[in-house]
Amino acid sequence: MKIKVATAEDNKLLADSIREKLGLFPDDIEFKYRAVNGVDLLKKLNADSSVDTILMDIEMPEMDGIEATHQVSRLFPQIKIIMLTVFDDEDKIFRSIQAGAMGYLLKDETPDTICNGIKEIMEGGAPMSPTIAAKSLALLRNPNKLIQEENQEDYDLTKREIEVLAKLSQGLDYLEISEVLFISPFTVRKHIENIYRKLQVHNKMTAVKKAIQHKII
Amino acid sequence: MKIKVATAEDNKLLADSIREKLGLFPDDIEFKYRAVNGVDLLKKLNADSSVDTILMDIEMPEMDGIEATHQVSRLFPQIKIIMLTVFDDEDKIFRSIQAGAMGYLLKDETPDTICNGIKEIMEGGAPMSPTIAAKSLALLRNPNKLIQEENQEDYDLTKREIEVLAKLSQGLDYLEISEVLFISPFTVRKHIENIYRKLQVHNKMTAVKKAIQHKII
DNA sequence: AAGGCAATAAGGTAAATGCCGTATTTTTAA
DNA sequence: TTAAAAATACGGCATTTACCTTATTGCCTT
Repeated sequence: MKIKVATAEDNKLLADSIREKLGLFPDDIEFKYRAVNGVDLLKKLNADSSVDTILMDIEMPEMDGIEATHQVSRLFPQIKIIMLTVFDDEDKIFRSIQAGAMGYLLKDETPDTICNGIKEIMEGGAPMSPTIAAKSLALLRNPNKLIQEENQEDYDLTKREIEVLAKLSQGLDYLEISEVLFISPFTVRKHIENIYRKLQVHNKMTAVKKAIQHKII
Repeated sequence: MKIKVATAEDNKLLADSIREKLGLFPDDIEFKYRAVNGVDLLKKLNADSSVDTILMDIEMPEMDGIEATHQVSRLFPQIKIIMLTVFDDEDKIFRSIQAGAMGYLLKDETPDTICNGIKEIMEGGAPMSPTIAAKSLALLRNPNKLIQEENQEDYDLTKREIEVLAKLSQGLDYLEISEVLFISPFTVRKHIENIYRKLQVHNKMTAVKKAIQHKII
């Protein structure tokens, strides 16, 4: 039994490219149709819902891929959705998963990988590009920051400073942080000084507390 | 450059089997050593930490794989850990990820899959068996149940100790707390010592963090 | 009445921290 | 390709912290 696949992709060139890739596996995959946005997809599904899996772009006019995923998994829960996009930021990943996507592949994946992903999803798996998988786990590691996104009062902390802050919150002292981050303890002290200045605090406790309150860490 | 791999696995037969599988890829993988439990692993790592990735069993005597993962990622954060186990329940998956595991493979995976997983993890990916990936996403879909209702473990803090802890969390130092509570700074120190002992921590940061996590304050 | 515990108070000391500098290299952005 | 920002490294110094010890008082509970 061939797997029935549809795509939602506004860019014609990309849509053709995807279809071409799928065409390399005529024994496994049957291409059903291509929608140009979420609204179009829902229309087509209403006319013909005999689709096993959908390759879903994210940025599309009318209705984007995340909202479309939401609707499809509500109206056609048996259909598995794989996000197929260029975006790899944690926010889009998380919202896609929340919307009901069961897989998340980046657009530059090989035809082979995409075909395997389609097979995998039909067997109850969750195909993800490596970086996506890593970021999913990162999200799982900090479930807190998933709960709200009401943060970012922007204290202009640098990435490194946030790293240091995170280690601080784990109770590591300067020396331990320096060992973990492979930098000199003097540098750690300097980072912490800068953190204090930016957060307008004067000790570790309040720095970490403020960072937690503002969801910086 | 070959990837240096160690294993933590109490069962000798399984450990030999893993080693055998790794042996199929002599060009890619260098097997360093096998630990029989978490304690043994930490000992071996202290003697020789030149390991890129660890294949970690979960159920082991002395110290299990999750606790070992926790320790290793704290002490040797550059080492990537792949859980290699028969367990596929959400709880173990989640706790492993939380502990710092970057990959999660089931023991019946083919040698090829395991080798690819090792390569993938070294490239910043997150190798997961399909069912594990699916369950990870399921966890992401309901972050609520992750949030932990595992508090109230009753650390037997006295009322006064909790008061002190609250002031600590506001960033006050010993002297300031003593002024607020109308007691001697020596007494504050003593309270804090007792708090550390009861919470099993050794500095303000972790004491407050633990207190917050366990809803003591 | 006696033992147990919380709360209080005090002192010593080594280590860690917070705050003030300066200065070089690396990365990023314009 | 420059200029700015970030990250790195180092030193001095006063203060704070963490850990050790001892000791007194008062309040419960048996």
